[in-house]
Amino acid sequence: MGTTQLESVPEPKYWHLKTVLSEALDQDFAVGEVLPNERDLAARFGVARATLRQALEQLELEGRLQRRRGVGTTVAPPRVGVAVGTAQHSWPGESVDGWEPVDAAEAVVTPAVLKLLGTAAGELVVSVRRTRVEQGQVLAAELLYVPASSVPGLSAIDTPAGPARARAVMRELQKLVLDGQDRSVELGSARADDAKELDRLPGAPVLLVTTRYFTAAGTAAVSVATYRADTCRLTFGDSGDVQITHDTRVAS
Amino acid sequence: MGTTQLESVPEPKYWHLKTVLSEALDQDFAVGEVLPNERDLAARFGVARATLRQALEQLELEGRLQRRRGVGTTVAPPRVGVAVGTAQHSWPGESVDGWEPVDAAEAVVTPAVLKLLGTAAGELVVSVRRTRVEQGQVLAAELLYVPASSVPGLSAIDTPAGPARARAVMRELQKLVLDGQDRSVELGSARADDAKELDRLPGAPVLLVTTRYFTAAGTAAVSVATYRADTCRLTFGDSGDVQITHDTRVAS
DNA sequence: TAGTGGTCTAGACCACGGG
DNA sequence: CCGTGGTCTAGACCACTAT
Repeated sequence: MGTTQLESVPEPKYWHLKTVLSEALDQDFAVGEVLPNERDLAARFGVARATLRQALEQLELEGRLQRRRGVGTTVAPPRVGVAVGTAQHSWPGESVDGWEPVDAAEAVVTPAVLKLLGTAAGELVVSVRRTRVEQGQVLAAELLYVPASSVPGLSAIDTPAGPARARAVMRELQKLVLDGQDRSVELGSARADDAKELDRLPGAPVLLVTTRYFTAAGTAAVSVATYRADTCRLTFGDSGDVQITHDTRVAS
Repeated sequence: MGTTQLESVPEPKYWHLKTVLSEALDQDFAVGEVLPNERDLAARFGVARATLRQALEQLELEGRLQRRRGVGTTVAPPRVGVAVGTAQHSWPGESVDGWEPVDAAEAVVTPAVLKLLGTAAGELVVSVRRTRVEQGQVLAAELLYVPASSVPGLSAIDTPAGPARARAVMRELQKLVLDGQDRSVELGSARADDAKELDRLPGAPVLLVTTRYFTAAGTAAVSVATYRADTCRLTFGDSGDVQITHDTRVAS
């Protein structure tokens, strides 16, 4: 009964390593500074490289580090607060909101998107690609699905492919009367095409923001936005500029 | 010029593996079904166990799989839609919203939380622990920080520790007039204590929802809720029951 | 070309859950 | 107890970036 709990719950090495590194980052490193390479770090801590990498992966997931093949590991700046639910009930792209149209084309629609749209399979759906750029960095890539049934003027658009066509589709969409919208956020991993636009490797963790736009006639459009989970903090509500250094929670 | 791009971009094995497994899950497995163990699967696909695990980790991140030590890997049900931004401008716990008070105690506050609260260091702050339970499963763990300066009756509470004390603090809080609120969502990894409540391993991916509650006097409380990223899809807005099978995006 | 992170292997042992 | 997933090792080679 008198035994104190010594090592009864042995902490995994990578977990302890993560804590140590985290404190080191707070104290001895500035934002943008490059860390020693993985082989050196592993040797310094007396662990295998794979174990060290497990710790680095966690720190990257938490937005503390940024790793780039061929370059190195650097200390990441605090996450950017990105307003997602700003003006209530507005079509996307109505004001200067950081989104840049890229292109528009006939969409290949998955059953899941079809269900969200509430349209029949085989019907024409146009997809608009947009990216959200801030301070020269791409934060998010979006695919906006617009069924021809909800926007009359859609099939008349003959603008050549590119940003101009995307803008033309957006203009048609904005002619409708927006009744409401619906949003959901979940964790995902970047598909190859999104990863490329976000300057990340495929499989990188992303935040998927799915928005449904409603008119009186039903669901007029669905948007699936892919945000870089490492660099973005999505903000909702009126005042959108919370400043968080790293993590509001206590360190382990 | 006439060369077709054959293998010019060799896909990583684990990525291809993930795709194959993903399709197999759709076609040959039912929700809740257990997969063969990792050693068998690795042998079947002719890869090392570590490589197979990399694929499984991705699928777990996307909410397709659930792995439990000592038990096995099972096919996960679709993510639960969890309403986060339902009734506008309401104190937490005012109606039956799935949150269960656990305990309340004097809080150890990080600088980051202090900054959010806008209070001085050293001041008394009470934290309330709550969990969000749905269908017998804990979806989220929350820490609600309430500075004594914003709630007068706080220091008079002498209820013994436990859910009762938590409820007492909540009642005091709800006496204030709520002016507005503020929310942000970001990716994090589960701390040891949260992980335990969520029935996950430390480091598991979670969605951190930070909410600030405002009164005329300023920030009256701050809540940090930790949602299981593998099982939850956070929904905002009025109608909160979107049904998504797995992923709205096209398969690679 | 040199140095970085990314992928992959073939082992080993540990912690946990259920019979 | 056995079988599961979780951790860890010590290598190897590849893909990318900068110089």
